[in-house]
Amino acid sequence: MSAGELRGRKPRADVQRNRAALLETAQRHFLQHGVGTSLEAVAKEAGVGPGTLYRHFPTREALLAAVLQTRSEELVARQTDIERLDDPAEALEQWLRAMEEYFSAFSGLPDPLMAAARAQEPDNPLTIPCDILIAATDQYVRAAQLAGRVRASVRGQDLFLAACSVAWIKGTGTEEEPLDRLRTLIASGYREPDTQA
Amino acid sequence: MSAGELRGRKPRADVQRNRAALLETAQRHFLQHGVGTSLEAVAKEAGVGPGTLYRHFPTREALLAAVLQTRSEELVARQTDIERLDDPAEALEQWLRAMEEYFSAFSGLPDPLMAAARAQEPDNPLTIPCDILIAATDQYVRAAQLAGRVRASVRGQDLFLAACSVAWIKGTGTEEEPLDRLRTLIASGYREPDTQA
DNA sequence: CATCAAAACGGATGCTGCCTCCGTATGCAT
DNA sequence: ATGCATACGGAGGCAGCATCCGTTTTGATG
Repeated sequence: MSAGELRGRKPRADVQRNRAALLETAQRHFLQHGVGTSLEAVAKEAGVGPGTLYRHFPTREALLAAVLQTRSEELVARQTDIERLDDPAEALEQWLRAMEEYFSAFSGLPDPLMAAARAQEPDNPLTIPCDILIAATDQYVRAAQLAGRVRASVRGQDLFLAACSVAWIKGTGTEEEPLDRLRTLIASGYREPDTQA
Repeated sequence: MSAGELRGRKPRADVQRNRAALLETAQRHFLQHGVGTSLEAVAKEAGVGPGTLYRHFPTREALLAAVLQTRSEELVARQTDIERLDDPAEALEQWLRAMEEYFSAFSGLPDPLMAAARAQEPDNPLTIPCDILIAATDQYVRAAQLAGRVRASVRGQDLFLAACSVAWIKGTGTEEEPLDRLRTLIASGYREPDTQA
């Protein structure tokens, strides 16, 4: 029993190979056909049987969460950029935009996301990222409120919902123009009106 | 050839009977299981074969539109009430609430609704009601704008989208409290800030 | 009332996708 | 080289969609 073997034997090579192939293929299919894409098709194109897919990812949500992992890391990276901003209102705005893009990664993504955000099933692999995002949003909201830039009644959860909604609408194929008016409307809704001199 | 027969013979009795049974059953299933409910199950419970269901309603959307017909009439009824109000801002608010309830009739309804609102497929039976609703919303918006109660940048379509979003979120099972904060946020977004004396 | 043709019925059918189970193949350890 | 744990993968059962066509129902007609 050498150093690295404390937890059983070394992981098999094919496991890692298949997992990688599945993730790569799944991402492509989610992009092209939305989160409802056929998992059988993913398995076939990844060159594995359905059984292998389901052993690696027992549910569609598990596969989705794994594919989303990469994107999550991009979000975290953006966060460090955003936190450097002086203006907390601007930071909040950019954060909301980043979340919206994250939610729009695949068409139909907002639905399982909302399901995970609501439910207290801790076995849903999407629940954790959702909770993290809500908490992060709340941070940005509070900072902007301290600076008097956001209405006191607003919660992080509210803007999480709003970002999710916009992403949902985007996913239904609405054009950019009305979408942008909706974003503006929401911004007017959470911002503290200018108490200008 | 007597008076009423200009357009072929009298409609068969079983046709009307089956149609009514299908609509009644479909409404119940949409209520209980959302718009994605099994059409086979609907047919079986209505006591007809699948073929009959698909002859009456060639697509899920057609069945949905037919079931929604009843609710649409309730909406129209509400409209005459709303139009009696003196305050155009209050009228808009009530109209938005009415639309939201309409959209929340069945879980999952907002999706096909948005699909119909976007597409210019005139064969989608949901397109017409959507266009009517957007136009009606625009009327209320304009009236409120003339009274200086709603920002000039707002369009009827924007609030249609907003109402749809709220209905969508409601359908995902979110509790009333955050939902209500979101409604408030949206209202702050479209209302003209008080230019109070 | 008997007959007829049009109209409608309904279920058998083929298809796709989900998910599981288990005999077989693979690869790591010795 | 051998053995055994581990992973593979496809067959198979199930559910839902949508269609097609032989059979039945229904209203019209004399």
